[in-house]
Amino acid sequence: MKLYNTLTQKKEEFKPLKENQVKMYVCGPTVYDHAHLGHARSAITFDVLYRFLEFLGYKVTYVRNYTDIDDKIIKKAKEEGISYKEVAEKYIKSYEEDMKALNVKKPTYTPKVTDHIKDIIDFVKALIEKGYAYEVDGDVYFRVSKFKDYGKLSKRSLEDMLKGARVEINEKKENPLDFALWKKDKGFFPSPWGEGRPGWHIECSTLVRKYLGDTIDIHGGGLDLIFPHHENEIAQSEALTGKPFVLYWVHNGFVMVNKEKMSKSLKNFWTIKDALKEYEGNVLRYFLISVHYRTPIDFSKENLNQAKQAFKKIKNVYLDKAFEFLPLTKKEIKNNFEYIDYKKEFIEALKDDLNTPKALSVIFKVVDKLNEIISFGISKRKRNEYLTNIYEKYKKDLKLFLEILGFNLKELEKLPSHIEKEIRNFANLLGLEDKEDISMVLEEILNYRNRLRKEKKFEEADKIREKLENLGFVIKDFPGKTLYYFKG
RNA sequence: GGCGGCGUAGCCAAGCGGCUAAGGCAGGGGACUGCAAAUCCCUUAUUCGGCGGUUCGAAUCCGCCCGCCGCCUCCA
Repeated sequence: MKLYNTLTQKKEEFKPLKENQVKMYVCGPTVYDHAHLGHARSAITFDVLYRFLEFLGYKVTYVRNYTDIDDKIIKKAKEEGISYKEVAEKYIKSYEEDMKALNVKKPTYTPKVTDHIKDIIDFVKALIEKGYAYEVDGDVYFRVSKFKDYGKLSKRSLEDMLKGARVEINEKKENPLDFALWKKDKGFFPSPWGEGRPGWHIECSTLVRKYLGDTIDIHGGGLDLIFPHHENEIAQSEALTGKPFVLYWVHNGFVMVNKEKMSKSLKNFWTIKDALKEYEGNVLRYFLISVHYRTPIDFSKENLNQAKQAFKKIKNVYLDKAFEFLPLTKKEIKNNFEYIDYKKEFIEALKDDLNTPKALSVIFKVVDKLNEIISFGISKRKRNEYLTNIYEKYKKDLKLFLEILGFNLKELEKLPSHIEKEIRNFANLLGLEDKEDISMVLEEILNYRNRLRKEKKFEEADKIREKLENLGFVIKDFPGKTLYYFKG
C-alpha cells in the first residue's frame, strides 16, 4: 500500500523492514483530562490502519502508550487534592471507555510511562555516556547541537528555530533549544541525578525501543506532534542507536471548530463522552473517516447530523431482512442482476494512503445493489436461488467492508436496554412466556400476532404492530411470516 | 519571518494529466404503501477561488494573486 511519509513529504510504497511484519507505534494521550474528538480522530485513523494492515496479511505489533506522569497531570492532582497516580488512573479508565465505545481495537501493548522509569533512566544514562546529553544540577538535557539531523522531520534548521524567538530562556541550558530528558523534582523517582521524573519526549523513544526495537515501520500521531515531540524522539533514538528510528511517519490532521483547531486552550472542544451522548459510536466513526485523515475536518452538529443520516442508510440495508423473508421459488425470475465484485475497488481505495472517503463510496455502491435486489424481490413477491446468491454475496462484502473500517456490527444489531425492557413488559401483558434471549421474546409476540391474523382478528393484530412500530421496529408482513428489525 | 496545508454543487467530500467531475446529506418530481417508515426510478456543478502559462489535452503541472488555517510554546 501507499502511505504519505511526513519525513519525505511524499506518498511512498509501504515496505516494512521485515516482510509481512509491521511494527507500529502511536503516541497515546497524556491522561490529565477526558479525551476530546481530536484524540478520537487520531485513535480511529490508526485503528483503521491497524485493521487494514492486518487484513492485508501483515502481522502487526501495535503499541500505544499512556503518558501518565507530566506537568499537567501534576497540576491537576494539586487542583483536585489527589495524587498524580489517581489522576492518571481516572483518565486512563475514561480513555479506555471511550475507545470501547468507538470500537477502537486494543493495541498489542499499551504501556504506561511510570512502569518503565528504569528503562528511561538507562536510556538517558546511555545518551550522557555518548555525549548527547548533559546533567546540570539534577536536570538532564539533550544536546541538540550534537545531533546533526535535528530538524529533519519538521523541516527547520537550528537557526530558524532560534529566530522563531519564543524560546524559553533557561540559564542552565547550553543551548536554548536543548530539551529536558530528566527533570529534577523531589518526591518522584530516584535516579543517578537525584529524585526527579522523565521529560516529555524520552518516554516514547524508550517505549518504542523496549517494545519494538531500534527501527520501526510506522510512527503515528497528530500533526501537532511533529514539532517538537517527534523531532525530539528522532534525536534521542538515533543519537543512541545510530540507526534510522522510523521508516514511515504518519500524521493525522486536526479536528476544527469554526475553522480553528479544536483544543483545550481555545475551549472549543467536545469530549468524546459529550459526543457519545448525542451520537452513537458508529456515527462518530463514520464522521471522522468521511474525510481523508490528513485533511482538517470541520466539527459541527450539522456535519455530524449529515454523518448520522448517511450512516443510517448503511444501517437500514444491513438490518433489512425483507429479502430473506420472501418466498423462495424454483422458477426463473426475469431480471438483469449480476454480481459485481467491489472488493478490489474497496481495497485499492484504502491502499492509496488510507482513502477512507473513497472506501465509503464503495460501500454505498454495495448498499445500492442490495437495495435494488430487495426492492425487485418485493415487487415480484418472491426470490429464487440466483437472486439469493447475489444478495448474499453483497451482504457478505458489506459486512467485510464495515469490519475493515472498524464499525461495530454487534452494536448495530443490539437493542437498547430500555427497549428490551419495554418488549418484555409488553410480552408479559400479552400473557406470553418470558425468554432469556430477547429475539425469542419478539418471535413469541410475532407468532402470537400471526395467530390472530390467521383468525382474522386484524384489529388486535394491528394494535400489536402499532406498539412495536412505536418502539422503533420496522414490521413487514409476508404470507405466513413477519419480518422485523429495529431501526431506532 | 521560517515551514506546511486548504479553497470542487445549498452543505459534507473523493478525484491529483485524458472514459460522461465518485459518493453522502439536504431539495424537487414520480412509484410502492391504508397511512407511515424503508426502498426504487428520475432530477440537482459545461465546471473545480482568480488570472496567466505549459500541453493535442488541466480541477489535476508551473507562476502570480486573493481568501482561510496550522506548526514554530503544552497539545491528537
